[in-house]
Amino acid sequence: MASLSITHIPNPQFFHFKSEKSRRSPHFAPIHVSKLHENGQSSRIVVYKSYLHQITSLCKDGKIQEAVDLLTEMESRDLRIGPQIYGEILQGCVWERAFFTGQQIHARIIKNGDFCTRNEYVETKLVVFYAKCDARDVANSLFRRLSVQNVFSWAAIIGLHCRLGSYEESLLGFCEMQEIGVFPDNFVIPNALKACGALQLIGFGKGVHGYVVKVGLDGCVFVGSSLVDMYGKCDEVEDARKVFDRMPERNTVAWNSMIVSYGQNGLNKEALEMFYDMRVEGVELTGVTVSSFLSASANLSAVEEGRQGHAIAVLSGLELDNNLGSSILNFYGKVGLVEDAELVFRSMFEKDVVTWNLLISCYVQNGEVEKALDMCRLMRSENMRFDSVTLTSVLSMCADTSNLKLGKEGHGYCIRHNLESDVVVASCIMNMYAKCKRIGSAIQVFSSTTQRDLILWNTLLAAYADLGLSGEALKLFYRMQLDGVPPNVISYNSIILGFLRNGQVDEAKEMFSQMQSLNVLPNLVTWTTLISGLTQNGFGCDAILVFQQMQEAGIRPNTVSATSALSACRDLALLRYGKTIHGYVIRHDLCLSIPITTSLVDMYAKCGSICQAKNVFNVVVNKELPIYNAMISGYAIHGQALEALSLYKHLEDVGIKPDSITFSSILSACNHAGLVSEGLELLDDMVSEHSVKPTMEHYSCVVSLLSKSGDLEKAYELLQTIPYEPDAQILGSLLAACKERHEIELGEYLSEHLLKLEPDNSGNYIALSNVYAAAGMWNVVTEVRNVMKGKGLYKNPGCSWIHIGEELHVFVAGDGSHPKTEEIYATLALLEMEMHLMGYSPMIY
DNA sequence: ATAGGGTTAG
Repeated sequence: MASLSITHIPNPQFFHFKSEKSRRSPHFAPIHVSKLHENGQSSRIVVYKSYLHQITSLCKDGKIQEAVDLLTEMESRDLRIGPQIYGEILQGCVWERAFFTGQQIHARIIKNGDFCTRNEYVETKLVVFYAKCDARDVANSLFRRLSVQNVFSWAAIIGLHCRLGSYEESLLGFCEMQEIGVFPDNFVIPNALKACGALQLIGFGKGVHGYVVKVGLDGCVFVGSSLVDMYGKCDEVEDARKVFDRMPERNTVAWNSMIVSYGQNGLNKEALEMFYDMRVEGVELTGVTVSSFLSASANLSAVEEGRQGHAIAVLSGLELDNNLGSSILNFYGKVGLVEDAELVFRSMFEKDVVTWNLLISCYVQNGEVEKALDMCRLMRSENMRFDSVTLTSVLSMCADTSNLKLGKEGHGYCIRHNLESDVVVASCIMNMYAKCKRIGSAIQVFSSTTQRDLILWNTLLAAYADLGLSGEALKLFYRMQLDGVPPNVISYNSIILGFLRNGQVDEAKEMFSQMQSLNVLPNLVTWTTLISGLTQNGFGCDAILVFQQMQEAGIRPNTVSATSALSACRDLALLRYGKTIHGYVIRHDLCLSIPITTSLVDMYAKCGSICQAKNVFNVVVNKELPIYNAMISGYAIHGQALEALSLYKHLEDVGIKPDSITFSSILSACNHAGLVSEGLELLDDMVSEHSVKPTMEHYSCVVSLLSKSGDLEKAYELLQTIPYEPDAQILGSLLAACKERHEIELGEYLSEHLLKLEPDNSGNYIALSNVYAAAGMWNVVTEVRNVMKGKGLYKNPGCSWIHIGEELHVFVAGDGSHPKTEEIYATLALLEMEMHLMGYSPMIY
């Protein structure tokens, strides 16, 4: 006769793992049957056995009601019903999760009572039944009143706690059973390990592992798989792998656990390799396998692999259930294949919140704002409720698009549905307000949170940093540490960014070295923040040095860092080094990136190599406005006004609207080429055709153009119509013309105006030097620069490089001739020497 | 015993 084991796995393969005790379970000895036999009631035995047989097979087929009917029949025939019958039916109820029927059986047991209620087998079965039906209270109270708490009932109770997420309780039970002398078997161990994994109790887990080896359970696949899973959940993938490699036999679950461990620890590549090994070894794939494979593919943006995963799922005839379907959907969403994602979504027959959220976040991530909103509406119309994940998607969409109105609605929904207590949601709300320039509301939300994790602090930190509120950021940075939350790289990155946005270069550098001394390793973003911040503050030399240090530290430049480095080269006219970066960019296939090609064009143009700029420009296929702007400004600088104008006209042909920057370049080109009527026409176009509001700079160009053409009257007329207070530059250009034309009266009037402007403004000095430069009075220009230096307005070398470039520019253009690259280089070389004398380190040049 | 969705920094 086969074992009537309570836990229903009568697989002979594992029998040797069962303890002696369980093999002597009371249900194993049908005492009453032999008693009947002794009484000579053999016919009753036959009848009883036939009932038992029928009931057993009915229960196995899941026909509980028919089994219960037979039980009723037995009662009516006055047959004495033994524990075995009740046990079988209860087991059937467990398989079918027939809670109501099971309760009725329980009632009959109590009624028939006497020798069954105090029977260990039946009692245990009842505990198992209630436990499997997740009826915690009943299961617990029955368990506590058991005459004997055996390994089966302990397994049931521990499993129940695990299923309901009470992992601490389950481990307490695991300890308690050992204290009272019941030894955990291969059915209890997996649950204990699961609890260890969930609670990340690696020490406890290792203890259980030790016990497993000691009692020789380490050959069991169930135990082995659970160990793999536990180590994986505790972030000890290497140990997980060791256990996996030493398993005497591995089934699909063991392989799946290993793949999942890799995935959960970010080792997505290893997860993919594991999947391929699995196929080579011919291990059966399940939905779990493919699901984990797809998740790893999604994380790696591995389009081909993920597609294969989808194909394998279909070809293997795996049921496209909610989990597997969602994994496929997630994959297509992550890699941006929106249509495929839609297709999968439509083909799924069972959908839950997760499924809907996946499609919504797919739309959000791919910028399909309207579709995302439509989905939300559809979700509501199908009576689905938004959960915290839906809201995070919607709120991050609001942040991306600065949609404050929708964001507020989302916030309202969170309040009404008690979702704002979720830290993730709270972070999203704060981020949304910050991106919509409502820092006050973000702070309010932050203050109202009770539970604060690292990301929540970092969100507010990032908001302060973005605004350059370095003081506030620093205060928060200390506050979080007082609160016992140690900052991570991202926190440091925000602090550094805050300083750089506020022009505090030294403080940023200091923080950069501080983080390293505290063993917080700078990452790609840290380096990039620093490089681009240094460039933007005019510290191009430092930026390039940091760019090189980054590579020495073994970090490969990406689009953003390369773009910033190119900007630094542009500012410093470092053509050679710019070319080096160009080479790097080509070797690493970064050349297809729009920002990079734009920066390359910009760099070449501003470094005097207009031909190279043109070469890069011509190769780019999908051109957008910034690259046109870079090219137009390049032509402008090189005095090729007609080329600039024709490119400007070309914009109209390709249907791209010019912006304020376009007009700055083109107007300055006209200005330098003396194209008066074109300049005036452009100023008119700007307002009437493209509704771009002219800035001071734009007016300045036209005023200068008119001044230089000698039409001082018209220039002065235009000056009076400008809706801004005239600045030093515009006054300067008129002044220059006055000087040239000997219009002393107007010149003196304008000079007075100029003197009234803030005296210590470096811009004024530059303008002043431009006035003299335009008049060709270079000795006076140098004098002005010396005054600036004396006042400390000449803080960094990058600044002076740009200024000298501007001076030259005006000088050359004022001459009416095209700027000569050699001249620029000659001046720069002089300047470099000057810098060297001032103590700045020489550059790669 | 194993599987699916979300938040912060350039």
